[in-house]
Amino acid sequence: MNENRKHDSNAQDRTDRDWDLLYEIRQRVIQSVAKNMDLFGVTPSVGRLYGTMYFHGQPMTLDEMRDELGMSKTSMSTGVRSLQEIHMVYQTWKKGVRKDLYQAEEDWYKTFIELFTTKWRKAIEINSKEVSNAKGLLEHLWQNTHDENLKRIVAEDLEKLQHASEYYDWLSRLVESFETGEIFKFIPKKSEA
Amino acid sequence: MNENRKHDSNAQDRTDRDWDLLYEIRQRVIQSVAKNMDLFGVTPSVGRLYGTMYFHGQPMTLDEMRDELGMSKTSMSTGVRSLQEIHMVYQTWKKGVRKDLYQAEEDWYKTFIELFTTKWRKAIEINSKEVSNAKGLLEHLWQNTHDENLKRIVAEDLEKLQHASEYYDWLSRLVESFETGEIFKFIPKKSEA
DNA sequence: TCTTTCGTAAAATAATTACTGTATAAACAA
DNA sequence: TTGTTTATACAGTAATTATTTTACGAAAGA
Repeated sequence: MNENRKHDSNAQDRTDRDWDLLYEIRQRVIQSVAKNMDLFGVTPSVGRLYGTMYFHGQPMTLDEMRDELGMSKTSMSTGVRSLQEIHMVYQTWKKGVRKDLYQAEEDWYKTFIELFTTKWRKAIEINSKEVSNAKGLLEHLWQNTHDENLKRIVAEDLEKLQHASEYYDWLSRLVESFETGEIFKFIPKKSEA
Repeated sequence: MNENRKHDSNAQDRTDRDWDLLYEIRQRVIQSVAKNMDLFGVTPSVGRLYGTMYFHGQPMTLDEMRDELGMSKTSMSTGVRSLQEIHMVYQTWKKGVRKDLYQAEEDWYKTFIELFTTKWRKAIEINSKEVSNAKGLLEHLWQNTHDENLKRIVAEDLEKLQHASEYYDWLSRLVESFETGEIFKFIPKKSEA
């Protein structure tokens, strides 16, 4: 082995170690982010999938994901689909590429708001409906029953439901401020430091 | 059977039906609320437990809960404990009562804020730490590597992490506005209708 | 046309989480 | 003290959810 090749080889080794280090650092961030993604109702594996795509930066195929994560292609398929459903990943096209290409949404404000609003909107809608329905029924019951004890309890319940309605109204306005972006007037993206 | 008793009996039947109706109405609301409580990371059974306690209105014992929900006492014990941990239920005492008494937190604004802030605070803390740690390591790598390709990639990653930091900062200020109650200046509890 | 490649459906397995029954320690009562 | 009652730890079971393997239809290429 001559001096030149020895030198080259050492340089290459160093560079290899540098690349390894990069992936190691990424991995730690991905793991951390993925672990906390259950707040979005996303499972850690799917979270890791998102993180991998996020750092990959460019469109990825299902096969690449499988190689990167060492999981089955089917898992990648379902994982990507669930990420698409919550708009954290979108499909892209590239001329001449046959495989499906997917890319991670990079705007985290957007994903946060998207997730928060859709999840809570649904809950608010369902619950408010149920609450106002119950209110109607209880009012009717209150007017028609002859049992004074029951009447008192029903009145209490009605008060509880009234509180619930007001709470859902507040929550709805909160969600709206996210949907419209009004929230950024109150909490601006850049902190004035 | 004389006329009087017949009359009484009919009145009693009507009253019984009224009470049944009350419980039925409650049940529907409880079910709806419980189902949507997974947004708080609460399982439907535990959600039903909360709902039951909420409508019960006064302190409940584990045995009463078991009777009400038809589940094991152990489940009630662990369920109540988990609700206590997220401050949706608190323990009370009553002179002369030996059993533990628990009561549902009635202020839903409070529980929403409590849940939202503790969950996100933790995630923000963990992730920001990891991100700023990664930033340091990547900066060092950027300065020390000789591979120009790698250097470019590292710079890209650093930019991503910078975005992440800013996002977490925003989220942190959002959470803070909930913690301090400032949010109510922006979204008041009562809507001006 | 036939063959290959791709994505995903469906069934099977693995892993996780929820729930129950039994056992036990602590608190109380007699 | 001894005997009850209460809450919960622990171990086992049931139910749910995540993941993989196999299989197949659709699209693309030869």
